[in-house]
Amino acid sequence: MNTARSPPKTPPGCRDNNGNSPFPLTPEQVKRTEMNQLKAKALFAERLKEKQGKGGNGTDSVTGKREREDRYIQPARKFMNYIEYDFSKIKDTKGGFIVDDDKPEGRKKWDEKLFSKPFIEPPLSLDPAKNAKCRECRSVELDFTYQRDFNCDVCSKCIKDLPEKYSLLTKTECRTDYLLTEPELKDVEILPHRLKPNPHASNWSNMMLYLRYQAEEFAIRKWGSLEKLDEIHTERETKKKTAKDKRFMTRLEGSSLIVIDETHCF
Amino acid sequence: MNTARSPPKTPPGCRDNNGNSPFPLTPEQVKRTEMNQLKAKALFAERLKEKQGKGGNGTDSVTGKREREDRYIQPARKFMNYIEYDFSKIKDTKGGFIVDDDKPEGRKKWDEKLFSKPFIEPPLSLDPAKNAKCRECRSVELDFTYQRDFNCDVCSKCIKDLPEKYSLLTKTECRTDYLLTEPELKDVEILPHRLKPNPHASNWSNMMLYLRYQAEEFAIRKWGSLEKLDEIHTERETKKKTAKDKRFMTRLEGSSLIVIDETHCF
DNA sequence: GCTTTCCTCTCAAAC
DNA sequence: GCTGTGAGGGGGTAC
Ligand SMILES: [Zn+2]
Ligand SMILES: [Zn+2]
Repeated sequence: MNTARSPPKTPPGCRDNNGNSPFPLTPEQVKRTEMNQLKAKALFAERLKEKQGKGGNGTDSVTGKREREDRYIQPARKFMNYIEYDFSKIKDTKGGFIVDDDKPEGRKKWDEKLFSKPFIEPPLSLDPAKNAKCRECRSVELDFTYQRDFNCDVCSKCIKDLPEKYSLLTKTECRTDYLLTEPELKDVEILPHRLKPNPHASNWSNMMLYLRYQAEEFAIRKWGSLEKLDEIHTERETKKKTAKDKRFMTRLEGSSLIVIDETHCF
Repeated sequence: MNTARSPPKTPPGCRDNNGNSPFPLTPEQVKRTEMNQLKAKALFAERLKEKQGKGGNGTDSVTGKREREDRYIQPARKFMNYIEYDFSKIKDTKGGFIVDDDKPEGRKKWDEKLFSKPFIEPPLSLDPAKNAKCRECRSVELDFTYQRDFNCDVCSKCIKDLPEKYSLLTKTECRTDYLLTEPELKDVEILPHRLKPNPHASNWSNMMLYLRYQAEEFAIRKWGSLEKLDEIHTERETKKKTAKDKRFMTRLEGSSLIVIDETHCF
């Protein structure tokens, strides 16, 4: 329906952005990011040379693929205890301690204990100057969960009205759509995230939700711009498709091979 | 000098070996191993079809590459505290706890404390039937460190005389020579290992040493036989070399690319 | 003949 | 449009 991908608000390739940007890049991240850009640039130049400019509308399909329905916009207050558990766990990992073990019954018990804790509303200060305001409309009625989970001061109305900035993405969406990697998504100092129970089954691994404008802003800094990101994206898609085709063709033309199906081949 | 790789003592593909074999395969390891064999078999069949049998002496080069000098044969008694530290750490990790944090000064302090502990010889029982004997020569004068670190009852003389079985390999050697993977080498129940200070610098990551016959026995069970392992090994080497050549050639023939050197290419 | 981590891709299983 | 882990490879770093 509505295209979730907006034109980039920040100029591409900006290094020193100010205002509400919650993630300054550490030197290691800057280095890795530049390395990624370098490799991507070289790869793209090679592919461009090969194709001689015959794939023109690749970005359209990519942007079309990257459309997101905004079903995660509603503030998930009932999952607040999940989030508290998540943050404490992350803090422990950073300090070098992993206190909770892998036993699922132990984890479930702890979650239930957290669920039983009463929910406390954050106190609203009487001095209006001390209260944070919505970064879009300057309203004072902020979404408390966004403020706590994503360090983002925004009101519920703006979250609904601007899904291209304030909708949430899953971890796999961040990986596939913005080409972010596991360590980048794991580092809560780069991109904070909220945990929700896995929609397939509640006892499966928790779903991780990231704020769209934060992921997009980091992707822009990582890849240069959304256009370059789209180029890399289409490159990988075509590369993946040709590799898959070639794999199947070589498997078929090998007459000495006993092909039971695509995965059982001697 | 001496070829460290001996002809396989155990028949290839054996599933239920007895005696001194310290590692029964868990169901997950059996499954992963069979999957590896399946994939390797399919890959090998494809390559064999491509080549039509013109690479005949590949195994010679591989066995030549896998020659090891036996400079780690001497029992490293002075590093015993490293080993104790290693085993306690592994035990904690298995239980879900990681007690030592990432701070280097903390680790160094602990090592020094362990170094100051007095070395206690294991008591020799007066009843000769109760003492374990060397699995080669039935001697009673076992190498205590091999018994403790590798669960292997062998005497110092046999360690020196049979380097093709009792020499030690580093972790990277196990990976490159026997094609073992990270989780397999990390699992102390599959392959126990001894820690030694990194020969490049003592404050670097500890060197991990594995007992050769144990690594070889597991590799045989994983890949079927040493001959099949060699086939897979040569396959990967040639594949790696052709990929590298192709990469460099395509990079050279792209005239629009600015090639500074092999790694800087726009 | 040092180790770790990272990257990309794939797939299983349900962290 | 779910996540984790593993394989395989490569490079930089100094757990
Ligand atoms: Zn607002
Ligand atoms: Zn002996």
